[in-house]
Amino acid sequence: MRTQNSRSGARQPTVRLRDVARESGLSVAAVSRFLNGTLDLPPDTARRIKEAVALLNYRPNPHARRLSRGRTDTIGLIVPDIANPFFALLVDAVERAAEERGTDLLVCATRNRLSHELHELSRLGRDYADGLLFVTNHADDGALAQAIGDVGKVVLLDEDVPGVEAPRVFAENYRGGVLAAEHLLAAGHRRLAFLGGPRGLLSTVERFSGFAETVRSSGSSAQIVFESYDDYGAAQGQDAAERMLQAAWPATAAFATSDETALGVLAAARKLSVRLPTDLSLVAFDDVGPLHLLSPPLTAIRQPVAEIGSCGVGALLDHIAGQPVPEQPRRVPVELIERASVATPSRPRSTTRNKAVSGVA
Amino acid sequence: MRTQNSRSGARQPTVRLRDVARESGLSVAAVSRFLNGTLDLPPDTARRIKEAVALLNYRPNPHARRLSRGRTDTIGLIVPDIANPFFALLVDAVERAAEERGTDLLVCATRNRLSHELHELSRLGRDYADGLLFVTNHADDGALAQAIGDVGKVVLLDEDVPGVEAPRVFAENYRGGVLAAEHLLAAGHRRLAFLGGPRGLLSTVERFSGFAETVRSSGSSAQIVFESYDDYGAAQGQDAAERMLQAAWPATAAFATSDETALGVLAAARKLSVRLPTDLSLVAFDDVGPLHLLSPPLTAIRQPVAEIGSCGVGALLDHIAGQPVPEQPRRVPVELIERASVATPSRPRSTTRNKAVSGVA
DNA sequence: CTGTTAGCGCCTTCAG
DNA sequence: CTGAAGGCGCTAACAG
Repeated sequence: MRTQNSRSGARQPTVRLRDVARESGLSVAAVSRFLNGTLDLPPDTARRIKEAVALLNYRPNPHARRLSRGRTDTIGLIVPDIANPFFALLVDAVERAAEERGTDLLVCATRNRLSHELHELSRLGRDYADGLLFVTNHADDGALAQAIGDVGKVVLLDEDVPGVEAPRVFAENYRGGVLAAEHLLAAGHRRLAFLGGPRGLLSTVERFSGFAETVRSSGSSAQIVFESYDDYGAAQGQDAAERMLQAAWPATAAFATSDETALGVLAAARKLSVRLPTDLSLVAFDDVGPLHLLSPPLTAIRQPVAEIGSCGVGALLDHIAGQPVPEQPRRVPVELIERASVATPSRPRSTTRNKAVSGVA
Repeated sequence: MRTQNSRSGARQPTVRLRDVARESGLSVAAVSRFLNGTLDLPPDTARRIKEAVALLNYRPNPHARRLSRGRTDTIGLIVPDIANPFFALLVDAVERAAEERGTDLLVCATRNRLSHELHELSRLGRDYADGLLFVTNHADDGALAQAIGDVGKVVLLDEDVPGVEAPRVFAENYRGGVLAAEHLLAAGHRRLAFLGGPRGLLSTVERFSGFAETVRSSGSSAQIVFESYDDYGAAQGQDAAERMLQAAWPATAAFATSDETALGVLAAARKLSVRLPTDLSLVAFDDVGPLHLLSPPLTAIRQPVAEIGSCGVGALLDHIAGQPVPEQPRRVPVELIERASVATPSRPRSTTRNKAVSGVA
């Protein structure tokens, strides 16, 4: 038997529903149902309840409520890394949207590790949340897909997990690739580097497709050198950029498929005394960092992170409400933000060799 | 009476404690207490329980547990803005620390608005969390202090709320000011600008104190021009920097007390064709952005955000555990990261006039 | 070590 | 609109 108050310091006498009922002279059931909107009451009675609530500063105990109702009015958000500006923006957007819709939010970070992802999926999915917003940043061999299937209400954001039947919200990656290629081609570049993220990841595959197909169908003799690596981080971007810049015949322009990657390119260029945009033109992807303050200010494909977040919340809530899962992913539009990192190649080379048009693994 | 399973799709038959008890041939009480560590059992019995748990994939219902125990094993984190890299890093650090200590985390953003802060304080503090990590970014007139006092277990991070008796963890702001001043003075600057954040905020006051006292006690004839504004954002930083740069007698060096502010200075300098570090030296504060990739790479006082977060979690857990509130704030060390935005003033001016040594409001 | 018995605070019937 | 009763799943106290 509990003798003392459950709250820490016993500072507030824990006002319960029955206190409101007593104060307003009504029954517990009436107050409960009124507060939950399942009972209409004459204005006067309603007012009495509201006054009592205000007077006593009553707040329903969320745990009791969740236990009783069997749902939590909470959604979970699982991201690889909160400190990454891209995900920070996403978390922020989701938080706003969730607050707007009156649902609580639980945030977890997984360091992009499968074990963490599996753990959080089963933990949150079980009883903590009514549904999950999930974003991963690595390719899946099926383990993730199964875990997600087991959980139930989850929507995929930003990256796909093949084989999962779930609502999905993605950026127009293909279009981003097209925009980047068109922009670089229009500036006169014929030897282009694609610096992609993890192989097999939807974003990499789609952005490359858009990029490569645009180049091919341009009718020009342009060529692509393809680099891909395990992460979207700056270190890998720098490595790839250095390899590319030190090639016998370096590209005159690069498309870096994340901000971080582009920062890596910048670092590589600085290290190798390659000047932008004179010696190398650069288009980034994401546009979440202070790209406009770099020198040169970086031209980029902007990804509407905030929109991905808010659409995701909407999709999840719909899903929880039992609406059918849309066949196709929801696509949010990207746009080209032109700044100053793209210029006409200084010493245009003719392109006769054909050593590097390659596909995505 | 509930007839169907409480979970959405009735996918899992909801395994409860009593199922584990039955499966392992023990009583509910024994299993419960064993699982909570309040009961030692012979290895063999223990194993039976563990096996049953694994077999049934049992996970205690958190809501039932919280309702029953009267505590949540959850802490809340309230920040002004998740998208800001500084707070994103903080959220990340807190999330890690919380996970390490086995406690859940609830994150809220307030847009730095008092009304939101009050709302979240009372909401989270009430039943959602056992304790709160709170960070604000504006001066308080007493309303915040009272709300925090009402809530109980909260620890203040990064900025103070005067009049609150709570554990606090702050950066060595004063020392940061000292380091910046020493560095600038050593480079030969005699006319220094202090571009601070909101007046009255601990960080502004302390950083200015350290800066100004170092300048004064340097014995040199150095002067300070003080600018302060309502926010730590880039726009305000740019305004302040423009005012300063267009003054009759502009400073040759500036100390911007946040990354954002420093970015604003960069923008202002670009706009007014002031070159760094030739015409203007700059020291930033925070060092959470990609300052090393700007041009010039920015020298900065690095604030150990991650440490603030993890210390905060520790302090909060101690506080919840009933340990006495430390008299003094815990201070985490800052350090000067030297890069390339500070140089000897190009055309050193003699300083005879005395028009701008001012104090903090 | 076990079983029983009360709750935790709320929601939801159901009969009145 | 009321009042009573059952249940959500778990913890804690007590007697054995």
